[in-house]
Amino acid sequence: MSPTRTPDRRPSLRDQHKDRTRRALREAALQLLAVRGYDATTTDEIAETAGVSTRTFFRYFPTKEHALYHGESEWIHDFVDVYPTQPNTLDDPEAMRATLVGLTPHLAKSRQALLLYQRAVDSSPTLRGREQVHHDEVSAILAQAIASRRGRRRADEACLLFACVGLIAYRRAVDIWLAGPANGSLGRAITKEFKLLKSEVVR
Amino acid sequence: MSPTRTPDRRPSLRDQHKDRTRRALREAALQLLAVRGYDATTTDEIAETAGVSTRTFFRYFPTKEHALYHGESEWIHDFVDVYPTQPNTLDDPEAMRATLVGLTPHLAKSRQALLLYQRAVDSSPTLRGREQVHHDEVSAILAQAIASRRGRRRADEACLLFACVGLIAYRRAVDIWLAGPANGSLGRAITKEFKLLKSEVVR
DNA sequence: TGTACATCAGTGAACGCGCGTTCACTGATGTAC
DNA sequence: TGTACATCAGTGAACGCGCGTTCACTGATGTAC
Repeated sequence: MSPTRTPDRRPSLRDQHKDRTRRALREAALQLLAVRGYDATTTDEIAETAGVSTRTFFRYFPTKEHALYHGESEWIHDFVDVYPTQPNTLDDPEAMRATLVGLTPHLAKSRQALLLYQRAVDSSPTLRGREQVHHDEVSAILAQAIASRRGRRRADEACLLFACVGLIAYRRAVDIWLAGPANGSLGRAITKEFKLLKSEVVR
Repeated sequence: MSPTRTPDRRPSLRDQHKDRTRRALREAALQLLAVRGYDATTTDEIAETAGVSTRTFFRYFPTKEHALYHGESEWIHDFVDVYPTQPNTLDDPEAMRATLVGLTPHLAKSRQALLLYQRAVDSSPTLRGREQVHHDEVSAILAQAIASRRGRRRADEACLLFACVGLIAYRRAVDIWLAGPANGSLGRAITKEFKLLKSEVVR
């Protein structure tokens, strides 16, 4: 086998170079879009900041938006893996809270990148729209996981609503955490939101 | 006073014509954007369908999006007016449900237009993003109304969360109603979602 | 190890497209007297 | 009522802008022998 195609050997010079270029473009995009705003930043500027030509930008990403998206789907997979393993003694909101809190160490490491990503998204309705579409997809997957834990094969409206509401609470917690000091605890923010959720809806 | 500027007299020929043009553009936009999708429809096509030149389109609406927005803010004003008048015997979720159900006759009349609007929005991330921005503004206003009814001057995180969750339940109800038969009851859909909300979060 | 050839990352220039603007104009409606 | 002038809705043509594509090419890296 050639060294180029063997994954466990050190990657070829070409591949190293490609990785470097891709990372440079991603970092330039994240930085510029967060600071100047999505609509106020052109693909030319991103390419220039990354030290390549505009044409090269589109060799790596099909659209301007794609330079921002990176490994967001791990989170949901982790959730689906962990959620069913929560003990039966927990009710659904409690199981959800516990699962989400369990996943925080993973996120806490990339707080800075998340903050930039968030700023970029907030600067543009288009990106918020994409985020919303993504949000709906995630809701559907969560609802499926919730249904499974309840021993049902398919998610009904109850599961969907609960998934939606839980996700809202979670995202609020993330927003609050990101808005706070750098050493704040995401886990505590999540727990607080879920407590509020219970006290608000019951009353 | 000239007849042109007196509001209680019949509007001038010019103003009538303007109204007709504006309406024609709005209807063409709603129809085309809903059926073909936002990104697949050009402003040229909208103008052509309305029987005017492209240039004229932009005399009436600053952007393509604006041709879709029309009188969406009445709803929230009505809510803010009605919510504080709900009897004290109702808890917050119950008061919200009652207020929302009370506002349904207003909405039910424009079911067809809402359906088209919804389809247009669903076809485009950009529009979904705008919708999301609008959603956040509405949440803040609702939270303020909720805070007032609780006798607090400013909305705290609890009010904000509750406003958010209530709005989600409401929008789900509207979606379900729009997806159902033309003679379905929006009020019943809302009541059902609020019941689900309680049973899901409490368990 | 050396040479000849193949692959592929990167590039420059030109282009298509749709949104939205600018400019100079026409013709219908409204106003002053 | 009639006339002269003012206003304003609508238009055509040309343009700027940024995203994303197409084409023809260069030069570095990788491969075969």
